[in-house]
Amino acid sequence: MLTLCILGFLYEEPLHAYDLRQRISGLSGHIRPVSDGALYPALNRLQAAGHLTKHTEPGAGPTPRNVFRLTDSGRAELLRRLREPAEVEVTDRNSFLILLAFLGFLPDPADQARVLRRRLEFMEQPASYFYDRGRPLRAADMTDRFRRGMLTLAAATSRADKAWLRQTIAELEAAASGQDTPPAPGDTTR
Amino acid sequence: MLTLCILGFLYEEPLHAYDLRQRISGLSGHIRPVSDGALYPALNRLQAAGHLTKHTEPGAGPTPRNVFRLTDSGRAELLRRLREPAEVEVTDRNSFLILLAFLGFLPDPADQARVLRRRLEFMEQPASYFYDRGRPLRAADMTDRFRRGMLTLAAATSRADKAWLRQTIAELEAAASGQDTPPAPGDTTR
DNA sequence: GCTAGCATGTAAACGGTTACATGATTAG
DNA sequence: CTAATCATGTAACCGTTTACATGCTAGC
Repeated sequence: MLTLCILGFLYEEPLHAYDLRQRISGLSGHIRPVSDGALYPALNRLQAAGHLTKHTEPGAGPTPRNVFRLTDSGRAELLRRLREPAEVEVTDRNSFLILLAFLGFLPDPADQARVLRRRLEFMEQPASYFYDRGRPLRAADMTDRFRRGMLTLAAATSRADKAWLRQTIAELEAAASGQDTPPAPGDTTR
Repeated sequence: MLTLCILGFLYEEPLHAYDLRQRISGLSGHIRPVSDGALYPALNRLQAAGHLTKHTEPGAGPTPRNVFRLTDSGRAELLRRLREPAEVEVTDRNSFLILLAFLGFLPDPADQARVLRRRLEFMEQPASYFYDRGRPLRAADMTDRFRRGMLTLAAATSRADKAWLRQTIAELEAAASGQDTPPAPGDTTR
């Protein structure tokens, strides 16, 4: 997740760690300061994997800035991660929203639609949060004010998200069929 | 978070690990199977801390079941965690929703309201996800379809959550003032 | 004189995931 | 016979948090 953010922001432009941290903080719904203990090791890992290069530049402040730049391998890695998201990025809303921030980088609308469809499929599985002897409890049945709130809020979010997903998928498909992009072979909406 | 779930579900009734796992899976928006590698160590940690006891019972299946039961210390620990939630539980929506599932166990509505107020305060800080030279970008300004969607969805959720929080806080306060519960000393809505 | 912002990093501890290991029963 | 369900656990790995460590500049 951190890795995806790093790759995503560096895809737009080279940045130094401090800058990167601020963007990531902003993205994570702000105020989640992305601890240095996570960021710097992550940058080193990515560098070791050959996904980015570090250039030390004399910075504005007293400390020299390390500007990180994606390599070809790094760009490919980002696109791969966007095309084939990990399970969490389909399952967890926060992770999915972060994925969304960079999904526009994928050149092919069919790939974008495929990702949205995966999320939609996951969300369409009926999920209920509490059970009474095997039976799912609906929001209206809950006596507890907070559990009722929890279910109501979760349901509202789910509805809004699904509506957006359906509409956007439709738009992407319309754009694909109306344009030059031919339907990929074997694209039988699995 | 796992710990909170364990304490929360055991507060209602003694359960064995397998049972507990199913309830927790259901709560986490289902399909997140709560790996055994997390659950069993967590149970051992809680037992070592004196928050719960383990009784081995010959179970329905071939393996004997370990039934876990909260101790007084465990009940106190749960209530303490509910009364004074960790930063994540105020900051992260999923964590907060899980907290909500158990907030009804707190006996004092004033404590419940305090928790909701903390979340509301956090949410009222303006959070924007992207910046252009220091200026926050609004959803309408975004050219990227997915980033626009991301901001729109996040904003809708935020609005609904805040509305629920405000209303529930008001209800809790109304109940408190209309009833015997005296306003706690020093309750000057800091 | 102090705090906030700029700027970089390391080390220990903690908790979670993944994979491994076992084994009986029941339904398809 | 095979998969799913019940039922328990361990070990290695990995990434995150928290705390530590340093130091300059600008504004209050």
